[in-house]
Order: sequence, then C-alpha cells, then structure tokens
Amino acid sequence: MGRSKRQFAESTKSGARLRAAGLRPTRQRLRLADVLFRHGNRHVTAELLHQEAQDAGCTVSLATVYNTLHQFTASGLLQQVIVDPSRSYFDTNTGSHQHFYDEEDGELIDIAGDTVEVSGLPAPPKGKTIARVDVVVRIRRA
Amino acid sequence: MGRSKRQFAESTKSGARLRAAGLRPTRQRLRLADVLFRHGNRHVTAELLHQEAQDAGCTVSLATVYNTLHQFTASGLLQQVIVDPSRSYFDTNTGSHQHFYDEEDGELIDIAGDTVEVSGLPAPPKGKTIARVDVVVRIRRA
DNA sequence: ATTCTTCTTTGGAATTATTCTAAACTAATT
DNA sequence: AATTAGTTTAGAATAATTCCAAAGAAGAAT
Repeated sequence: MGRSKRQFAESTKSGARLRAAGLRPTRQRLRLADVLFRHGNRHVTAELLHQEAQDAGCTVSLATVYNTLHQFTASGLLQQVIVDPSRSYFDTNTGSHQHFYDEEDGELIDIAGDTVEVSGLPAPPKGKTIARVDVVVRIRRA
Repeated sequence: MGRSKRQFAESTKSGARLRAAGLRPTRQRLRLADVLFRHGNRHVTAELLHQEAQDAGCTVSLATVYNTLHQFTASGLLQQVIVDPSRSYFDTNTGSHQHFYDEEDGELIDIAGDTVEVSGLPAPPKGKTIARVDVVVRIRRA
C-alpha cells in the first residue's frame, strides 16, 4: 500500500508535466518521465534511459524510448545536445546553458546559463534568424 | 602536355602539404587533397568528398575517403565539426573559428576566429584541461 | 459501461553512416 | 630487383536510429 501510494504520487507529478506539454499521459511516458525527472538535471542517451527503465521494472521498447525522447524534446521537456557524432544526448535542463564535454569518457557536465557570455556574434545571413547558440567546452585528461 | 603539367603542379602542392603532415603522398591522398584544398575553405561530408572525387575522374573507395578524412584530421590538415547527429562534417579551415549551422538545409558557414568572444568560462573539472571551445550558432529561416 | 476513434506501443525489419577485415597493392628502402 | 612497411579496397559487419504494420490503450461519444 505504501508502495502503490508512492507510485501514484510520482505518476501524478509526471502526469501533470505531460498534460502541460500536451502529451497523452500513457503508462510508458509516465514511467520514462518518472525516471528522467526524478533526480536533478541529467544527460541521457536512448540506450541509457532504456536500461534505467528496465532496471526500474518498466518494460518499454527501445523504439518507444526513441519516440518519447523526441516527443519530449519537441514539447520542450528535454533538449538535445549534439557533441558526439556517434550518439545523441538528451538533457533535462531545458534552460539556456552550456556544457563541458569529455570525449574520453563521454561525460557531459552542465555549465550554468549565466556563467558563459558570448559576444561579438555576427548578424545571421539574410533571411535567417538565430535559433540558438551552443557552446561546448571540450575537455580531456590534463 | 599542358594538362599533365597542370596536374603535376597541383600534385606537387598537395604533395608538399602531405609530406609536411607526415603522410605518405599516395595517389588517392593526393587526389583527395587536390579536391579538398583547391578552392578556399570548405566543409565536406565523406559522401560529398567521395562524390566530388568521382566527378573529378578519381576512383577512390568510400573506405579510403573515411580513412583519409580521419588521417587528415589527426595530422591537423582538417578539423571535424560536430553539429548534426546524423553526419560528420570536415572543415578545411583548421584555425580557431566558429560556425553558423542551418539545420534546415544542412549548411555550415564559417565565422572568422576573431569575431566571437567567449568569456566567463568556468575552470574545468579537476584533472581536466580545456582542449577546445566550440561555438555553434544555429540558424533557421526567419 | 460499451463502442468508436484516435493516438501509442511494439517487435522486428530496414536504413544509414561508419568501421572493420583480410587480401591485393604501392611506395619507399635496401 | 627484392624487401618491407604502409595503403587501398570490396564487402562484410556494426551500431544507432527509424520505419512499419499490427495489436493495444486513452479519451470521447453514446
């Protein structure tokens, strides 16, 4: 009973989040949201989220994980971080911020949004607007 | 004769470049270097370079194009640009500079190295050094 | 509640970019 | 010319991701 109560509480929170994003709160989306947003800011790959969902006792197909990551991104619940040509990371921190990326161990670390300042940006080409400015600080073993 | 002379001249230039980079100047590397560095700064994908080589009458396998792009990158003749999760770009401009990236048509545009300034970078985590700071300005149809 | 309609999920096949492999070749060296 | 070491290549293999069509849930309507 205690257990089901806690699950209900979590699902409620995720449910609100999903409804606010205009997404139907299905069982798998609720579970994935639970896993994604339980702790603070995180960076996940599809494979990692899939694994964590399994570990949490939730069977979701990898295809659904991919669908969900993209839907969450499209609805502003996640942000995609492009730093590695071989895999995609998704970030639960959707605010404007930057990253350290360690290519050696594939680790992403947030840099708070008000830390780095980028100045001197040239005007975008005619007919284009700036959608976003990404700063990736690539680090390696000293 | 005029034709072979011109080819020789080009190959000589590329040959010097390869030798300087410590790479054995083989026929395919010479040809690829010719295509890559003939005009000003360029951004190519493996597929594109392969196509251009074919068009220039040089038969190189795609595997060799990949090998060559990586060797050129490792020797500092090219720089890899990571902006799109589905393909890798290689840039003939190896100086410190930044990019506009138009996700809609996959176009990369250089921003001169002394234009953008990034300030307020936090110190890297213990035991790590900053290898490079990449700034990608994502643009879209206005 | 039951039905109807629409959106989701899923296993598995398909796709795509890229890497690997082992054999055939070529450049540099002796 | 013979030897050695580095290259190229076709094609198989890999890995991440997407596609597909069928089966399953959600929400709305009855």
